[in-house]
Amino acid sequence: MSKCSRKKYIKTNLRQMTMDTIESRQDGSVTDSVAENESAHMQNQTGQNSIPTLTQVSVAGSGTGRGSPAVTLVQLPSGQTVHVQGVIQTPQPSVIQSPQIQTVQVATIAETDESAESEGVIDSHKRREILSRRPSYRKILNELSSDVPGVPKIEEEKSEEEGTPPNIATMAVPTSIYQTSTGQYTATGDMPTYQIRAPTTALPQGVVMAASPGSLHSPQQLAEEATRKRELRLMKNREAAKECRRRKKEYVKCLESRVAVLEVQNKKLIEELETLKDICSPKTD
DNA sequence: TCTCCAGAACGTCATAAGCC
DNA sequence: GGCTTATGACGTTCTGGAGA
Repeated sequence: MSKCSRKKYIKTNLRQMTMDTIESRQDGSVTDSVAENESAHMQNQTGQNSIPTLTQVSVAGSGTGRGSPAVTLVQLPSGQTVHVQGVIQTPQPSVIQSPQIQTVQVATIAETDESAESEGVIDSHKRREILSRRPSYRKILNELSSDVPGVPKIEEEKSEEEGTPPNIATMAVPTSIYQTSTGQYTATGDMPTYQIRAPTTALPQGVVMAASPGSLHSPQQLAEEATRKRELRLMKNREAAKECRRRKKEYVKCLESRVAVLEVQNKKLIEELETLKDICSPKTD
């Protein structure tokens, strides 16, 4: 198998697997295995130690705001009250946050009557249609950044009159944790902004703006005009492809940083759980 | 030094999406 | 509806590392 065909093979399989997963989850036939595993895992962990039921749990009002951990008052069986600062935050938007996919309604299994069935058919058709749409990295990242502080916005291309030097755009970098080339995660609290080259709007030498159609006389001129148009189109697409790849890379970096943050958060939650277990388990000595 | 290989980067085409 | 832009797919080229 050649290099290119191997790549194609991998890509195709990956895509197929992704679509299969999405579809199987949408028709309700397959349960959310990740959630199941997680809950089973939690049940295993909590079940083994058989934590006694807490008599009372109240949540302090000040901590319920978005993104700020709540302070939980845990009343122990002995009557003692313990303040526990939770690391559980309000639900954050999914890392992979395609706005189109978000609107997908999961069909319920209980739909049995005819109208519901036809609706289901329409729904599945709509779902397929929605899924076939392409995400925009700029949109996704911008939406993500509007919900999550620290996630950079992909800036719209600015015109030269807007202060920045021509062909240079200032770009903020994800300020959270992110993976270095050595595989390590580093906390990048105040990463410097870096500058990237924005697509040049100047035409390359030899590309002349098209003349008005009325001024064209001979077939030769028409052919030249067509060639010029094609070259212009190719040049624009070349730049667009570069920009698109840059955005995609940035998007992937952003996802990686989100993963790192969530891993840390997960670790904290596990530690918190262990702490609560220790507090709540009956003392043996 | 040469060769091989994997991955990154690129250019082009097709087409979905968005705008007017 | 036509035009422009964004992006997936594909093939090609470039680049850096590893082994002979």
